[in-house]
Amino acid sequence: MSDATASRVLNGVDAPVAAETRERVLRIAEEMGYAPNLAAKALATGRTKTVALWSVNLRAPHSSQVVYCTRDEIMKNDYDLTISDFKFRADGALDTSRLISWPVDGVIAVDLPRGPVPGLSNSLLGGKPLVSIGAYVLENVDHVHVDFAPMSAAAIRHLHSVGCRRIAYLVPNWFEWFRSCDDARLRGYETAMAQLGLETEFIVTEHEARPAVGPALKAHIAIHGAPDGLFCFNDNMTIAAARALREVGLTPGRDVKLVGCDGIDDSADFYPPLSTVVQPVEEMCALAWAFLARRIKDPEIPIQQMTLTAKLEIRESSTGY
Amino acid sequence: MSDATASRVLNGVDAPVAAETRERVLRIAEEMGYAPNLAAKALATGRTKTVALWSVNLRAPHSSQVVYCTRDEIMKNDYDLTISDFKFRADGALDTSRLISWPVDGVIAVDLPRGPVPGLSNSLLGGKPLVSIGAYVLENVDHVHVDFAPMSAAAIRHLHSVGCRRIAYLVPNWFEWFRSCDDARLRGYETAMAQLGLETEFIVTEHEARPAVGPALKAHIAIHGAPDGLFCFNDNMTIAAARALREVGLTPGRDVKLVGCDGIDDSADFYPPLSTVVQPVEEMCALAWAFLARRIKDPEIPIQQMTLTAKLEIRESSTGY
DNA sequence: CTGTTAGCGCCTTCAA
DNA sequence: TTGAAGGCGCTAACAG
Repeated sequence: MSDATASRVLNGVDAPVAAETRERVLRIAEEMGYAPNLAAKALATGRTKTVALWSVNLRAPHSSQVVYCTRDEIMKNDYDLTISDFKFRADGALDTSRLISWPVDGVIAVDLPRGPVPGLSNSLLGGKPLVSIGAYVLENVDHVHVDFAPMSAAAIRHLHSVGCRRIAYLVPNWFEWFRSCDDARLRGYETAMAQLGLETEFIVTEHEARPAVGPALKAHIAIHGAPDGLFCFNDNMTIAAARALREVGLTPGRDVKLVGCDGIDDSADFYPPLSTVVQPVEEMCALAWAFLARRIKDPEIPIQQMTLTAKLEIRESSTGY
Repeated sequence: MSDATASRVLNGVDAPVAAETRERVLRIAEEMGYAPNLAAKALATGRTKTVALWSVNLRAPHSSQVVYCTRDEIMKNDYDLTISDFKFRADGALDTSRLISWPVDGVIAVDLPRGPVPGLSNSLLGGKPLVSIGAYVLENVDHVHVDFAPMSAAAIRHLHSVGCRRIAYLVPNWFEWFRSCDDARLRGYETAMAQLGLETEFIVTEHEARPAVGPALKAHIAIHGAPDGLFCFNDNMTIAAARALREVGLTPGRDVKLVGCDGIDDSADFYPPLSTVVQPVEEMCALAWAFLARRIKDPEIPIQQMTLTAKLEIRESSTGY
C-alpha cells in the first residue's frame, strides 16, 4: 500500500478507495498513533489551515473576548488560530516584532488604524489576505467596521441628561494620531458637546493600559478639579479611572458619572456596574471570519465591507446608585 | 550563487562565507522582500522554534496574565508561542479538540490536574517535551508548582481574625475531582477550619466561569443564609460572587468578607479591592520556559521541579472599608 | 482502484 | 569558500 493511498484515505478526499483498503489504512494509522506532520502538509499543499489574529494589547479584557469569539468561529470551520499582538512605534509605524511568524492562510487584524499603515507591507502578509475588524474606517480592505460615533454622541447626551455639565474625554495619548484616524468616539464626543453648547475637555494618558490612567487623571484633577462626567476610550480605562477617583475621595457614579466603551465582561460585574458603548463582538468576529473564508476561497471577489453599530448600555456608573 | 550559500548566510551560521558573498545575499534578500517559508524550514530541520501554551479557560483574566508573561519570556529567546485551551470531559479525560495542531518543539501546560491525565497521550505530544505549571502536584514531569496550601490556611485564619465564624469555600464542581487532585486550596481550607474548630461549608458552582457563580451562591444563601466569610477558588469567581452578594442586598467586605486566589490585575482595581492569594506569575512563567528550553536542548537531563509559594495580599474585601 | 513520480522550500552533508 | 545532491513528510498529477 503506497503512501499516496494512505494520504487519500486520511484526508477523506472522495477519491475512489476500496472500502477494505480504507479500513486497513485507518486501523494501522490508529495502531501506530499516526499524526500527520503539518509542516510537510503545509509545504506540499501551500495551505496551512491556520489563520492569524493580530490585536493590540492582548492583555486587555476586550482583546480576550475578541480572541475567544474568533477562535470559536474559526475552529468550527476546522481552522486553527494563532494569536499575537502588535504595537505602534513612536513614529506611528507598525511594530511587527511580536507577530507570530508561523505561516497562515490569512490574517484578521483588530483595530488597525486608518489609512496606509506604515510597516504593514505586502511582504509581511506574504500575499495572504487580510481582514480588518475595528472602530476605524479602512478603505480597499475587507473590513468589519464598528461605528462608535452615534452611540458616543448618545453617551454624552445621556451624561448631560443625568446632570453632567463638565464632561471630559479620557483618551490615550494617541490622541493626535487618533484624530488622523478619525476616532469615532472622539467625533461623537465633539459633536455632542458642541450641540449641547459645552466645552470639550481632554484627559490624556500615556498609553491605554490601566497603570497609565491613575496618574494622568489625578494630575488633571489636581490642576483643574474633577469633571462631573467622564467619557472613557474603553472600559478597561474606565475601571482604572474609577479606582483613581476613589483614591482621591470621589465616588464614581455619584461625584463623577462614567461611561466607557467596548462592553467587556467586567463592565457588568464591576461595582458600580459600568455604562458602556457595547461592541457586538460575536457578530464582528463571525463576520470577519466569513469575509476571510470567502477571500481565501476566491481571492478575486470584490472588497467586502460591513458596518455594525455599537449599542449604548446604561448602568449605575452614570445613573448613580 | 546556490541556495545553500544563501541559507548559510541567512541563518547566520558561522560557516565560512566570503564577506562579499554574504553582503550580496543580504542585499538581494532585502530587495526581494525575502521571507523564509517556515513550513519548509520546519520540515528540513525538524524544529519549529515554536512552543505551545495550553491553558484552561483562556477567557479568564488569570490566563491572560500567564499567556502574556510566558509570551514575553519566550519571544525574548526568539521562539514563537501558540496559545490554546483544553477542557475536561465529563469523565475527567482531556478534551484536546481545541488544541492548536501546529507542530511545536515543546509544550507548557497550565493547571493540569494531578496524576496520569486521561487523554494526554504521548502521541498527542508527538514525543515533544512538556512542562507543567500549576497548583497541583505532578510527578515525573518537569513542573513548576505553586503551593497554595500555606496561604490558603493563612487566608482562613485571617478571615477568622477579622471576625468571621462561618467561612465557606466557593469552588467549581470539580470538587470531588479536585479532591483526588489534592487541591491545595481545599487542603489549606480544611486544615485551618479544623484548627479553628469551625465547620466547613461548601458552595459548589457548575463550572469556574463567572456566570456559574451567581446562581449557585444565591441558591445557597436562599437555603442556608449567607456565611460571613467566603474563600473563593479564584479571583474571577470572587468578582462574580461580589456582584451576586450585592444583588441579594449584602455588601461584600462588610456583610461577607471575601478572599480569592490568583492575584489578577482586576483584584486591585475592583471595588472593594480584593484580598487574594497571589500567584507569582512572572516567576512561574520564566521558570517554565527555562525548564523547557533546557529540556529541548537536552532531552536526557533529569526531571526539573520547583515549588514556589503563593503570597497572601490583604485588601478591603476582607478587612472592610 | 492503486502505485509511481515529482516536487513543495529549505538545510545539511559531501566534494570540489 | 562554494555548489551539487539528497531528503524532511506529504500531496497531486498521471499511469496503469
